[in-house]
Amino acid sequence: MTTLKDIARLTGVSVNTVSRALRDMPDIGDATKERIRRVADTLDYTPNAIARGLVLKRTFVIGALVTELGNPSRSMLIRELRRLLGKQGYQLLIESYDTGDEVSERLRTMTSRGVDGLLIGNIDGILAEQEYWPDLQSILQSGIPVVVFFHAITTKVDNIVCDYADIAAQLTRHLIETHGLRGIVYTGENATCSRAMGYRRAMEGAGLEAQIGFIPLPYWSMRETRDAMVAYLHDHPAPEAIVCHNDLTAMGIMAGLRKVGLKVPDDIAIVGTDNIEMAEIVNPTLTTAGFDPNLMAHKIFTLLTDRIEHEKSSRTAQQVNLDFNIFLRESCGCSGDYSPKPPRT
Amino acid sequence: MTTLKDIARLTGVSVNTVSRALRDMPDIGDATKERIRRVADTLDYTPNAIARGLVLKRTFVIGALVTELGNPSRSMLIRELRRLLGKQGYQLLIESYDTGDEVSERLRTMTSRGVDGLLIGNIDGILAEQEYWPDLQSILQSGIPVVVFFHAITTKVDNIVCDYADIAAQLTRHLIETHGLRGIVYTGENATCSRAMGYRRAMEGAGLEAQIGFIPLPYWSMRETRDAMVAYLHDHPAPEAIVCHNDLTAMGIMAGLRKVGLKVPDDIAIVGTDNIEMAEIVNPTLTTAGFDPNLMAHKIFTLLTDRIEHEKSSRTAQQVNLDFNIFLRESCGCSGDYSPKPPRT
DNA sequence: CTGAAAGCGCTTACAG
DNA sequence: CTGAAAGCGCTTACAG
Repeated sequence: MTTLKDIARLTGVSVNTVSRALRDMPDIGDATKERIRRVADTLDYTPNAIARGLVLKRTFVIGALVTELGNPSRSMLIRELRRLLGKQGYQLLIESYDTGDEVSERLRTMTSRGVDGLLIGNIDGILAEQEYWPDLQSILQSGIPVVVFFHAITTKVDNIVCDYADIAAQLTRHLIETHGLRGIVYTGENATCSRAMGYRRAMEGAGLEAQIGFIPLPYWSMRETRDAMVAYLHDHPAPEAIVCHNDLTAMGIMAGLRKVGLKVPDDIAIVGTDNIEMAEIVNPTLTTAGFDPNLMAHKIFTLLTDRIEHEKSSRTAQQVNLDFNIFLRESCGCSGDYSPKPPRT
Repeated sequence: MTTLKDIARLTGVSVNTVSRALRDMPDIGDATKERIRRVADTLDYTPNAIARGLVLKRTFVIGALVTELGNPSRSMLIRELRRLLGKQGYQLLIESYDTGDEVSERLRTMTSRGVDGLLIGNIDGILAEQEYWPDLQSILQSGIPVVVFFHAITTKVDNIVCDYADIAAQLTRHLIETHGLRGIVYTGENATCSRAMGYRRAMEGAGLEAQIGFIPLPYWSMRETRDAMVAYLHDHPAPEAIVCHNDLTAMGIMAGLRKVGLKVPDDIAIVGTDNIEMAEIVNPTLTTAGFDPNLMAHKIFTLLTDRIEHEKSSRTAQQVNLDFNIFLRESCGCSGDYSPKPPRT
């Protein structure tokens, strides 16, 4: 690896001059610049980002802590975020965590690497507040810009919110009001998550009894979800409809129903959440709701870069709301027509 | 952010001593160590990884350049890789690229960050040889360990190979021999990729005519694939079977067929490649072939860490072959029984 | 327009 | 057992 020193020696000037020349500062003579650049090119010089980071206290690396990288709704978001950040010269240091991983250590190593900003994804609320609150607090104190998407536990941090309770409530009401269903249950490991709350609200609002978490959980793969569904139906009657925690869950459930010969939506209606691309592709197509991942990425990006570039000090946190759309498809009993595209910015 | 200097001042010893004490070196007195540790704890000290990286020339960051992070076969691999590397104290710096992105610059910034190793994924052969060959060469020259998965273009780099041609050939032969099909076509943008070659070999071996790339491409989303299929069938007859480039393509194709009222497998047989989890979940379940992503991740991990820890200098590249399994499911006309699990190590 | 010096936060010989 | 010095590769005042 060639360094500024090498170039300085070969070109007969000081390291200082080489550094300024290569960064095209105005106080270096054009002839000198040209000479230095030529040598740098032939030596295939690339500035050492580590050394630069040490003095600049700026690494152009953004750390991201996300859940379930295997879920398309996550990976599509990450992909777009990487694209946006990349255009601004940032790279993405990704830490994904699943339940049981020690979040604390992850956050520490990221900050010790001098990331310019931190993205914390807590979409499914897997991160319990107690678990990461002290870490988050010390990160904020050290002045590193942080954006949390969903479930922000402090008003001191920029965050993006999406009304998941309303999503679940609207989908549930759709099943009740449009399709006349009553025996509607909810799957999800976490009875206190906002989706479960929204479902409950809709059920109780219609004078119906809510039933949350009717299948033994947690299951993290569609295969396990499918098998759990099959096992459940072995000695239980099928409900009229299932509001599923997310689209992947819904697809596992549908696979299970198919194994035991139940038809969706004729025998049982299914709705998911997220609107992953696959929802439009599966048979039957899946009724679901979600935000546009690209819009989401854009909002996260803007929030973070704003904070990095301007208002690093002012700690008045912003909260940005993210709209969602409902996509009515076949699995609830609606038509399978092409659905509206999600909104763009 | 507290530094060694802060601790040194507060504890009345030199920076040197603090550094050695916190790393628990044997030549520091136990009492001093204890005193230093206590102060470090109260100040919530975390070593600055940038500074350490500069002197150690070791960052414990692994760079990964991968295609199509949105494809589950990729994200599952990355997820497992991150897990394995994380256990050894490494973090993953991810760059995903899609067609048209400048790979060169990506590789440069990664190496300039002093990554301890580099993972280059070229599963679909998107990276044209000419495009990244010079970069790869200079990376190898600088001594950074590199592992390429698939399509290694030099014998000087460790790589993992999987016989994609054989996968396609076996699937095609299955359609011919077991299901008696003859009008079998192949979808894929790249007529020279190994999968297309394997398909061609099987077709010609059976005295049949190969037809590669029968739908206008490239399309990168299932939605686009579906729509392309629908458009194609508007003024073309349907083939008897389609060997699809990968599972996502296959699912898009199946969605298109369903839109025009064709039944899989009764009217047309479909096979994919990758064995993503969804293949077992969709309706009908998808016949496909693929390797175990966890095994793959493990092999990549071993190859890379071996190179980093022991034989950094010896440049005798290793090539590791990855076995695959065929998963016969409904979409080719086989039964929909539970498929065998992929192999584990 | 160019150079010498100091420093970012750490580690590693080398003295004592 | 502990400290002073040098250095990793860069940038930033400060002289000249």
